[in-house]
Amino acid sequence: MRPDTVDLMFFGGAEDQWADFSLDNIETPTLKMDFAFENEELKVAFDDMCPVCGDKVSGYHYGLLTCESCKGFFKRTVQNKKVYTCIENRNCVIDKTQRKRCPYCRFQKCLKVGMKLEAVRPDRMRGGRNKFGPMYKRDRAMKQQQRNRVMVSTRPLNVPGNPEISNAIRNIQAAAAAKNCTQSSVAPQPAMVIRDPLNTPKPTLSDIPRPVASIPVSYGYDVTGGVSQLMGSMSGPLMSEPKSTYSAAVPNPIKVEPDQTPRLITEMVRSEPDYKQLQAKIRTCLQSQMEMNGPTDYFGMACKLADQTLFAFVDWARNSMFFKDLKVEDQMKLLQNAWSELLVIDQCYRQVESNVEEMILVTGEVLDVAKLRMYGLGDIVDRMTEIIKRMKELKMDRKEFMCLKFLLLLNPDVPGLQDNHAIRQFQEQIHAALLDYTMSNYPEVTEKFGQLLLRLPEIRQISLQGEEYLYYKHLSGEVPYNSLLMEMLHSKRK
DNA sequence: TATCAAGGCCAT
DNA sequence: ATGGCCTTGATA
Repeated sequence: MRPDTVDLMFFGGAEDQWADFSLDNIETPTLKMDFAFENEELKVAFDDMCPVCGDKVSGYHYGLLTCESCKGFFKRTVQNKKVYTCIENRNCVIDKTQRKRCPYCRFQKCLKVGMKLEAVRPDRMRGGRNKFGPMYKRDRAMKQQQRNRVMVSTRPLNVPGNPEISNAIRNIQAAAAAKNCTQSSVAPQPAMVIRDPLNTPKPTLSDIPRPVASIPVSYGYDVTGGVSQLMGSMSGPLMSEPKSTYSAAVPNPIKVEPDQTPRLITEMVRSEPDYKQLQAKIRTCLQSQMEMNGPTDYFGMACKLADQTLFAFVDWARNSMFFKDLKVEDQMKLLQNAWSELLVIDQCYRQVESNVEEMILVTGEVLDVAKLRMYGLGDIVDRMTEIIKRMKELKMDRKEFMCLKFLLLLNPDVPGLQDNHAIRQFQEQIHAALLDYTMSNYPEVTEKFGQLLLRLPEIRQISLQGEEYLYYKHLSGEVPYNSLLMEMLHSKRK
């Protein structure tokens, strides 16, 4: 099969696809528009633009909102089984003025954004409705919700933090209350349900049925009430100690216990989620996502994996010492600041602990480094490898890893924090505990404490590079946009 | 019965 | 070949 022609397979199986079609098979389109979203209003404005060429949308056509011309183009192409060839490099820009120039790239983009071949009728029957009807209806409802949300989130200037994150946090609560990741019709796991089958650029986190009846549907930014109260009342079985234990008022929280581990560190380790359980949870989530969406490319899978890991992080942070006692606004700011750093250190430490050459994913699978290089991530991989090497040399252990993780999360230098004073004090406590721990347990490793702390700026740098990469990928439409990952990515760029 | 996504038509 | 407008007809 020549690579520069339209794959004829697309056409042959049309009838079969029609027959097999069910709502669950709809694949999420991964491309929206080749533009940056500066703010929420702009994003909503994009709803009126054709995801293929940017022209005015005329309605739902073949699975999503497109303009009249792309509708006609898609129909003609599929009906007449047209085969195009690109005379350039199969990466032509498709916009309103240039869409006629390369039908090959235009059709590829149609497919990429998620236009459905199955919606072109083999029998050319006119009128009536197809199975996409209910999906269109749902999509309309979601877009309406979204518009409402934008109204809410853009109205007051003093809205603390990012509304989406707080919704995410709330949803994680809902998920935790539902106990299981596997879908229950009553309280589905959020990350599984928020996927938008159409070209809505944002998840509608607020749409998810919540098991707790009293949660306000509106965005409770009088956080002193609803949300924070809820966050406090949620599960939190990991921490039984009273809050004051960790406050700066306590004279000596770094008391060394018999096993030479400062109490603070013991507490931090205790708040860690059960790894096996987490792994199983993420695997299940990814599996059911795969079943829902069909085959996804490597990069898309990686994004989904990162997304699930982020949900786990939020869950972890919410239940972990000190952090759980912070104001919700501060919690959101800290998470928005540290999410990518946490992903990086997590990935690094996994390899330190397993002590193998390959990079291991949360799911336990081996990461294909060659593929990552193909995706242009070679530099990041190399820098991470350097850090991993250094961590191994330093004999970094899990307790130290937890300290670093907390240090990344509880960063008092994040702008706009209300309680940065307390966070700084806690940070100093971790420093002291870590110094104490490394001195008593690893006297042979020279300068271990300082060396461990030196990894933090390196991790921050890599995470920034990763965010840049992700943003670039997002602009070229290759990142699934309905994700916590995207919410986090955008939260910093406002 | 109104709706609205299919297919069709035809000037460009 | 394109794309704006027209016709159709199952579904809510």
